[in-house]
Amino acid sequence: MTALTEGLQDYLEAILLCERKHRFVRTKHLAERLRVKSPSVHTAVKELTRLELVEHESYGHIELTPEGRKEAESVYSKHKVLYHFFAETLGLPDALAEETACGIEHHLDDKTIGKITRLLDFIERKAKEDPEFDAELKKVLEHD
Amino acid sequence: MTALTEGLQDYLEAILLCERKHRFVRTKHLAERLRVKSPSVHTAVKELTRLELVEHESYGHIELTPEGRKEAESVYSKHKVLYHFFAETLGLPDALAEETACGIEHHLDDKTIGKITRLLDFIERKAKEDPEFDAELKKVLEHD
DNA sequence: GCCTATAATTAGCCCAGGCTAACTTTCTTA
DNA sequence: TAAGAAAGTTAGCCTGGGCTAATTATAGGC
Repeated sequence: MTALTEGLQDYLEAILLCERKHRFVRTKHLAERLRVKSPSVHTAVKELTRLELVEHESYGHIELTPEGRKEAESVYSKHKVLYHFFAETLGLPDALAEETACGIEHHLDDKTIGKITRLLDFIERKAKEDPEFDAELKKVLEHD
Repeated sequence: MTALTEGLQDYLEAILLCERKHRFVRTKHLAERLRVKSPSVHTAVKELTRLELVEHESYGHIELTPEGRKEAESVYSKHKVLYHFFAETLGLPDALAEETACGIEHHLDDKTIGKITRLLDFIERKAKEDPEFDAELKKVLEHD
């Protein structure tokens, strides 16, 4: 359990995702994704560098260290489970599912995420096996 | 949608709960419940007073205004649903369920909470109606 | 190869929300 | 009823994490 603030976890996650999109991660990309200004990114990246979770040379690109990547992946894996829950299971609009997953991902530990994952798998299996279950579930969740 | 910070929402919720326990809410009670020091409570209560969500005369007790109560009850009702989910449905230890509910309650809007409520009701109904469903669900969630 | 646009950095500010230390008010009880 | 304990308040500080404005690097187009 690293003592990373929520904010720094968000930066790590954003770096991971930018990596997949842009190959070289830059301040600008993180600023856009996180909707902050570049000096805020700079401050955060400096702190992550101090913590040896990223490497960053001045005016250069930003890279995750192995530990930083591990941390980023842990956050992102939680995000994916939660997004799935809100978007697929509950049927929230995409943007709301994203936003909600972002807001809460830092507050759930690994075991809790594991349990949620298994619960969702179970529900999905049941829905696939049993059309009546599926229909009832949809009914229950259909209205706002 | 009031622009209350998470922190101020926590104070309102704490006032609501202290009310039920102590009759007169005091700075000291809020400080204990929220695990902060009394000057922090004082600052927050002053701000809530300015927002007309509580009434507080110097050295006196703290009361919710009608709007403050509405807000507090909204937060607390989310808390209850989430606590139920984590403690009852997932079977997390009490303290963890509490802490997790507290951490995320500010990030879920009313509709989402409504959907979660209906999902949990559905699962519980199924478990009651169908012993095999119940057994499978327990099995799925039994290990950490 | 220089000049400008874009990106990154630095300096310095603000706000929320903690804290301690010191002081004031209120309550209790001898 | 006066004194000490307990509670509340005030002053002033710190940290995280935003921001703007100003400066410095870099990279492309002429």
